[in-house]
Amino acid sequence: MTDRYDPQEIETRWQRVWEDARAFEVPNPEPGQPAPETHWYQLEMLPYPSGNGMHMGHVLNYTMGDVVTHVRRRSGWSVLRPMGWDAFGLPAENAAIREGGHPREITERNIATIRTQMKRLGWAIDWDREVSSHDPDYYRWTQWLFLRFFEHDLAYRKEAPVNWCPNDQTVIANEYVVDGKCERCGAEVELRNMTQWFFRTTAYADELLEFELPEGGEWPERTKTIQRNWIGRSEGAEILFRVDELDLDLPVFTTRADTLFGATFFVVAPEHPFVAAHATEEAQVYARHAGARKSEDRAAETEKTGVFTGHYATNPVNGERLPIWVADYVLMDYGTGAIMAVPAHDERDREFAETFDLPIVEVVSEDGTLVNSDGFDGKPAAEGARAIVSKLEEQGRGKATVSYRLRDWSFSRQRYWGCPIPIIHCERCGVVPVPDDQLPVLLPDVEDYAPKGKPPLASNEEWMNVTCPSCGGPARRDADTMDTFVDSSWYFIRYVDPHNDELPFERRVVDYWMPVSQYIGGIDHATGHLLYSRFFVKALNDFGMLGFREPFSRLFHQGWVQMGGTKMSKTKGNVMGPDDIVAAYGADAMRTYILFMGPADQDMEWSDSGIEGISRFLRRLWRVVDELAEHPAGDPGDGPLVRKAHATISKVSDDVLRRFQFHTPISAVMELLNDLSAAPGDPGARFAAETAVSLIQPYAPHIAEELWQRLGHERLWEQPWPVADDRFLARETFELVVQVNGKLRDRFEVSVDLSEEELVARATASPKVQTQLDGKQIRKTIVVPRKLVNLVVG
RNA sequence: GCCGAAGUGGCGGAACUGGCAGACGCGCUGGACUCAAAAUCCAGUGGGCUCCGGCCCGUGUGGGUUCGAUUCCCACCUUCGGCACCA
Repeated sequence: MTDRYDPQEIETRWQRVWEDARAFEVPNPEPGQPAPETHWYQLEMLPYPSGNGMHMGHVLNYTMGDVVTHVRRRSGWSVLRPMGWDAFGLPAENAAIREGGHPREITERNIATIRTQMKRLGWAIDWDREVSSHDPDYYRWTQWLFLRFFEHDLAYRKEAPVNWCPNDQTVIANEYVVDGKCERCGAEVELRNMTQWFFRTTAYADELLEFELPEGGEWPERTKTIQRNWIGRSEGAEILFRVDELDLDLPVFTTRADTLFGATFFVVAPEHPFVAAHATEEAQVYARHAGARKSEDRAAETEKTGVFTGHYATNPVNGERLPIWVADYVLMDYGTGAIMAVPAHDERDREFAETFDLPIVEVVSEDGTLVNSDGFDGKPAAEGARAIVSKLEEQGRGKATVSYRLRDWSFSRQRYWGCPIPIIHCERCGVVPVPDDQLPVLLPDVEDYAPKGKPPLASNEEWMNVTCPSCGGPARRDADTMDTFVDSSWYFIRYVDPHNDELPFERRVVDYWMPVSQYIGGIDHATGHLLYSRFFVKALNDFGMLGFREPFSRLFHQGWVQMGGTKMSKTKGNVMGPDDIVAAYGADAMRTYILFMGPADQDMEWSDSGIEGISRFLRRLWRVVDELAEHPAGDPGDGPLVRKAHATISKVSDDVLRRFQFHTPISAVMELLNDLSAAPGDPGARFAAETAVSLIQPYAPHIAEELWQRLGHERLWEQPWPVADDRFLARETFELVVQVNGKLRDRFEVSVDLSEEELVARATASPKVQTQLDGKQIRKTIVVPRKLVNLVVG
């Protein structure tokens, strides 16, 4: 009689064993220690400590990382696998406003809850490296890094139109405005002119387009495309149009310099400074009205609108005076906010010209060559564009240039629960950085977290008033805090050297572990976190602080786990969370099922009956192995069970390590178990059982460890990963597939030693094939060695 | 509108390099065990036809390449994602 499988008991027991053994901690290299080739930095996006605890998406994400960690570790790699908390941010602050308490208390309570949940799932995490962005030991270095960006002019302050979320009462970055709405709360975003802090991400626009991945690195093509679209590089020219009567130049950006002779009017955006300075009253009224409208509405507008400004710009190629209009189809935040309008060759300009009855002059003919372009007629368009630009360049009226869609990252926030900006504003000295030795600038307490037209920190007078580090005079602190994406743009570097109190990290240690070998996280961060982190690493590389230019060598995006959108939640009342599943089926079933559900990069629908199936599989594994454990080990031989076991080793290893596919290995182990339970008396049964236990360990480490012990062994978590033996993979026979005209007609076992002629002879001799041949002539035979024979008859 | 990804049983999905479509699991059907149920075990399970030997059809639709196509090419349909008055 065997023991019953009790997941709760064995799981908590083995979790204690691993914790006591510090099983998953990994040391940093000593100075001078040569770097072994087999080290691996396994990283999944760090969680935000929400009050709802972990959701299924976290479970999927971290279990995937866990499987890779176990397989790599047991394959002899030194694996760094840390965890931490993206602890600053609005939800905790809003909860504090709503329910009282300090955001810190709320956050730390949530962290404690989630840490417990994580430990209950038995993930192989080096908890000694845990970091949290709200910890002064962490944000001290966020501030320190900010100061380096500031010194290199990559962080700067300017007044600019920024996205203001009226609900969250703060500025948000372009990257987190979705369809004109705040990504977090869904409120309509307003444009406001404000003085804000920016990171000069645009300085790295071209480098961010290049994915300078190390050997073996790989990013999904999809993600690279999303980032490239976001950066939106387009090559063209900047051309100066003269406004003679005002003695000023208006620059335009165009990708179609070849159509310059077709420009018949000129348009500036409503927000363009030219309007307020020089336009007629009527034009100004229009501009104020149009500029106030949401960009979405502006885009949805079918009819073109605009007003003549009363001035003319001179086309530098032919001296023509073009009327300057103001119209809201021209956008201030792309190019120069002004365009030359070529209605013959631009759909929008044509609509505008038709609406306001402006001339249309064709300058590129059907065959793609220039016409009506004095001195350039007959040239192909691309060549014509180059020629026109170089002529203008000689005259100092134009130059080839590049325009980007990417904007600098505005990262100052008018809220409380974030990293304080280590800057002091002095009336005499201006913007003065807090000296490094005065870091961290601690986040002070305030009476009220709710923003009331000014950032909460500004209300703490005691904190705000300081002496200027430069002149010693009275000065004020910067009351904004940093976007939490600043915290998460470098957390993965801090993990490698988390206890360093001299520097954010030591280059030697960072260069040993990094870049991250495998990063796993949602694709929703494609243009945000993933872009910011690349910007940070490129800049830090230019500062000489680390020796690589990309943070993440390999990237993988997990799919979304949908929790019964329809029937389940209605009939059952509430949806099961990870805790419920662990309580009902155990962590091993939870972990195995979340990966068994389907390809990890696709969205999947949670199914309660699905986890029943996995639970059944684990119970069956338990029963079969536990019964076998009582029988002594003997010579396994080389029978079908042993060969199947080796084939399974090969399949599981290849799927996890090469294909990064996590659901098919479970199927493979199920097949092995099916074969095993069909032949319990087979001499290879014990070997098959040990193999199944060893291979399932990355997925279901607790039951595997327990069964491994019952099989008479120890410490499975550090046992070498099994290696398939070619001798057992090699076959003496194979199943020959016989086709007639490409259709399957017969199959039977034959020796691998047969020649092609012999294979054809066997195939032709088959009675089933004979029926099909029916006296017809064989016109052609195709033989695929070790696979099939196809007889073509006619 | 432009760019990209994906469409396979009742369901999740497998088939990796052009070579047996539907592995594995869920669900369902029948049976065993049981007073009964749960659990477990056994058998079956793409559709149609069948003289029970088999035969035909079948991977979104239509074409093509090939001895052979879920896989490659072209067109279309649908779904999802990114960008979008970006000059």
